[in-house]
Amino acid sequence: MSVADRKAREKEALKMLILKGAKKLFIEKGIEQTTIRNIADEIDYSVGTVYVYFKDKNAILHDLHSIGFQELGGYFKELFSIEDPMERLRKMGFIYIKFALENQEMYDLMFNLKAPIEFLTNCDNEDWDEGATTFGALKETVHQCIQKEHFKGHTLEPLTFMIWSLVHGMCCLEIRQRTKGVKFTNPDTILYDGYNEFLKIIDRL
Amino acid sequence: MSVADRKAREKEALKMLILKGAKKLFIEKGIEQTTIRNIADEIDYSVGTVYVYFKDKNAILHDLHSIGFQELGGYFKELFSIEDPMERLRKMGFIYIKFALENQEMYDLMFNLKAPIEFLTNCDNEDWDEGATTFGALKETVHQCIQKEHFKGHTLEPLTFMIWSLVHGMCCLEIRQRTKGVKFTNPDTILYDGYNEFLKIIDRL
DNA sequence: TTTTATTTTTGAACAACGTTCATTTTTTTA
DNA sequence: TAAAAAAATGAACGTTGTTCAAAAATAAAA
Repeated sequence: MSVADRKAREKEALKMLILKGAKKLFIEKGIEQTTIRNIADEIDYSVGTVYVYFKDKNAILHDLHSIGFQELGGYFKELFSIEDPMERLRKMGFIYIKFALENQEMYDLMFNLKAPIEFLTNCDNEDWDEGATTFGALKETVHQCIQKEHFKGHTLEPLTFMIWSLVHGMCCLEIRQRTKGVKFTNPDTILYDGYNEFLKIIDRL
Repeated sequence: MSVADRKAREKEALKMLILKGAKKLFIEKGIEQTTIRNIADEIDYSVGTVYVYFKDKNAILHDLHSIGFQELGGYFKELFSIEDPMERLRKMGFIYIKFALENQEMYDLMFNLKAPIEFLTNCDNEDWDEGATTFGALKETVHQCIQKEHFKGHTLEPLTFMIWSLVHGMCCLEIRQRTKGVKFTNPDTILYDGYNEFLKIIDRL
C-alpha cells in the first residue's frame, strides 16, 4: 500500500517538476520559443518522459494556465478584507492590471492563448472553470455595488463583462505590443492612466 | 521602359495573388493551421516562389494585417456623415465590434498576433502606422466630444485608450473563446449587451 | 532567326518542431 | 537471486519554415 502511495507522490512530484521547468523557460524566453526538448533538458529528463506525464503540449499549457489562476488568486487575497464593494472593485482592477504586467506570459496563457481552451475542448469539457470562478468573483463584487445603490439602471452580467473587458483589453493591448508605436504621450503609465479614467466615471455612478 | 513597367505590374499582381490565397486559407482554416505550402498549392505556385515575393511568413502576415486595416476603414466609412461626435462615437464602437465578429481571423491578426509587430521590429520600424492612424481617428472623435462639453474632468488620451480597450477587450475575449464556458445568461448577445452598458454610462457624461 | 543574358520558378534538402513507441534501465515482487 | 512490473529513454516519423543550386521561361543581342 505504502509503495503505491509513494509512487503516486513521486509521479505527482515529477509532474510538478516538469511544470516548474516549463514555467521557468516560458518566463525566460517566451512560450512560443520554448520546446518540449528545452523543458526536458531543463529538468534533466528525456523528451519521452515528458510525454509519459503529459498527453501533449496543450496539456502542459493547460495545467500551467490553472497554476496561473492560483497565482492570480494570491494577488486577489488582500481584497477579502475590503468591506466596501466599490473600494474593492476599484482595487480589484488595479491588482488585475498589476498581475498582468508582472506576469505577462502567464497572463497571455490564461486569457489569450488558444491552447488551454483547445485542451478543454479535446477533453469534451464544455466549461472553463478557472475563468468562470474568477468572473464570478468580479460579478459578486459588482452585485454588492448594485445592492448599495450604485450602477443604477445597469444589468449585472453585461456590466461585469464590460468591466472585465476594459481591464483585459488594456492588458492585452500592452502585452501584445499594441501600445508601442501608437505614440502615446505617456506610454509608460497609459494602463494606469486609462484605468483611472474608468475610476473617475464609476465614482459618479 | 514598358517592359520593366509590365514586369513591375506582374510582380505586384503575383504578390497580391499570394496575399489573396493566404487570406482565403486563413479565413477557411485559421492562420495557425495554414502553411506556406498550403498557400503555394492554393495559387498553383511552388513554395520557393512565395519566398521570392515575401521575406518570410511574418511579411505575409504583416501585409495582410495592413489589408485588414483597409477593410476596417471600409466599415468606418459611414461614420464620416455623422455630425454629432457622441453619436459617431457610439456607432464607431458598434461597427468595431461588428468588424471583429465578422472578420475574426483578420481582427486577431491586426490586434492580437505578434507576427505583424515582430515584422516591424525586424525592419527597425518603431511605428505601427495602421494602429496609430485608427487610434487617431477614435481620439479625434473623443476630442470633439470633449469640445462639446462631454466627458468633463477627463483626459483625452487615457480616456480614448480606455474606450478602445473596452471594445477590444470584449472582441478579444470572444475571439479567443474566453466567453464560452463562463456560463453567461445570454452568451450570444453578451458583446452588444456589454457595449450597451458602456453607452448607458457615457450618455450621462 | 539563333544565340546569349537575364529573370523567374522550381522542388529537393536542411534544421527544428511535436509526437510516438520499441527498447533499455530501474524498481518491486516472488 | 530471479522474474515481473514500472519508469525512462532516444532514435525515428511526419510537418513545419526556410534556403538555394538548378531548371525553365523570358528578354536582349547577334
